[in-house]
Amino acid sequence: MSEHAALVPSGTLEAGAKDAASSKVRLRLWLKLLKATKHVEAELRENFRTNFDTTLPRFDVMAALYRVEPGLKMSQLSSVLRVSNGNVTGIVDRLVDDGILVRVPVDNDRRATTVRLTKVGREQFARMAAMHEAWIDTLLDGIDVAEVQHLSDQLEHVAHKTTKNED
Amino acid sequence: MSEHAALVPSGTLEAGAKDAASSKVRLRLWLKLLKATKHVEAELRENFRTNFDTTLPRFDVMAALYRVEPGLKMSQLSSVLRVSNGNVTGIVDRLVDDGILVRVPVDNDRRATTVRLTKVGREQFARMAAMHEAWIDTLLDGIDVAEVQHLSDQLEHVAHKTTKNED
DNA sequence: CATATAAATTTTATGCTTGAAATATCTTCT
DNA sequence: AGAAGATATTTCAAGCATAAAATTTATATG
Repeated sequence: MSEHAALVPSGTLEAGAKDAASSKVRLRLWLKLLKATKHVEAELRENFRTNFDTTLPRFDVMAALYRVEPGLKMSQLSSVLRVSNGNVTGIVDRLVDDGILVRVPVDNDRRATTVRLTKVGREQFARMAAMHEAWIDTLLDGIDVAEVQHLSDQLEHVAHKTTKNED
Repeated sequence: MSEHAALVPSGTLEAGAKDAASSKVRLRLWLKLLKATKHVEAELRENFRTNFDTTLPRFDVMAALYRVEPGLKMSQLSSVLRVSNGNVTGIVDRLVDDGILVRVPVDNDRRATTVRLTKVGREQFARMAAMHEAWIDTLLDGIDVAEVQHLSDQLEHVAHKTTKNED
């Protein structure tokens, strides 16, 4: 969804946080991060729908396969995209129906299948990728490129934090 | 999904971008932003599931209603959360079944319904909100609070950009 | 008043997503 | 070889999300 907005006035309900104030600040930051991301995603989704009659998940699958010409096994795809196996199955099914992807049996292992872009799929992706890049460029226009590296590092760190164990 | 990863080597497929290099940089930033956000969301989802047997969308609805004691109309809820009407209908249905929410008819307008948290709902939300804040605090630990304001401003700006018209 | 237009909500069809169970195949170990 | 375990994938049930159509009630206009 889009909010997760639990910005509750700090009453007696602390949950062992180190510092109530900074925790509120971080929460607010998270809500903004989320809002910005969802906004961009919504724009992209809409653009993909109206311009190419496709979806972000389909684009993601195609992007992953575009980079690896000979294709990927279903399990690799699911791990690269960080989504469940069953999820990939469904999206790939539909892309195969549409002639964008082919399933190729793997030698010496009849359990596995390789998925690969067709010629049509590659061509379509190239067109979509160019537009995608342009859309992002517009949407992130306000952000100073010089500061991007710094911001990136912070996000990189966030992307590896866990609520269980510190890495 | 999680990637939208169309980081394609800049060949002949430019789409009218101002500067090919900075556009690539922005794209890379977007992918990191997305990755970080998805990661945090995944952690939260898992925590909500195992700790409270609930979901982020349900939490979002409860959060919106917690702030407005007398409740909100379905349309207001859908507009606050920025999700479709039909979507809200489904989530509210289930929360009502679980005794978290009540639907209250609106005087002088039999089309509309107000949705409000029950006592049980309010109590449950308070507990969840405290944990939620603590989880965020852990997950965003690496980010320097002093820089948060700056980052926030950039994101604020992003959240209002459109691919159609500059605002 | 009657009808048209607008507004609030639900319903429908389709697709994405997960976690868990089921299937099928491969590998290992005795 | 045969059983046990691991790996690859699909299937299933439930929920989330959208856009578009349908339904119901309200309001405005002739």
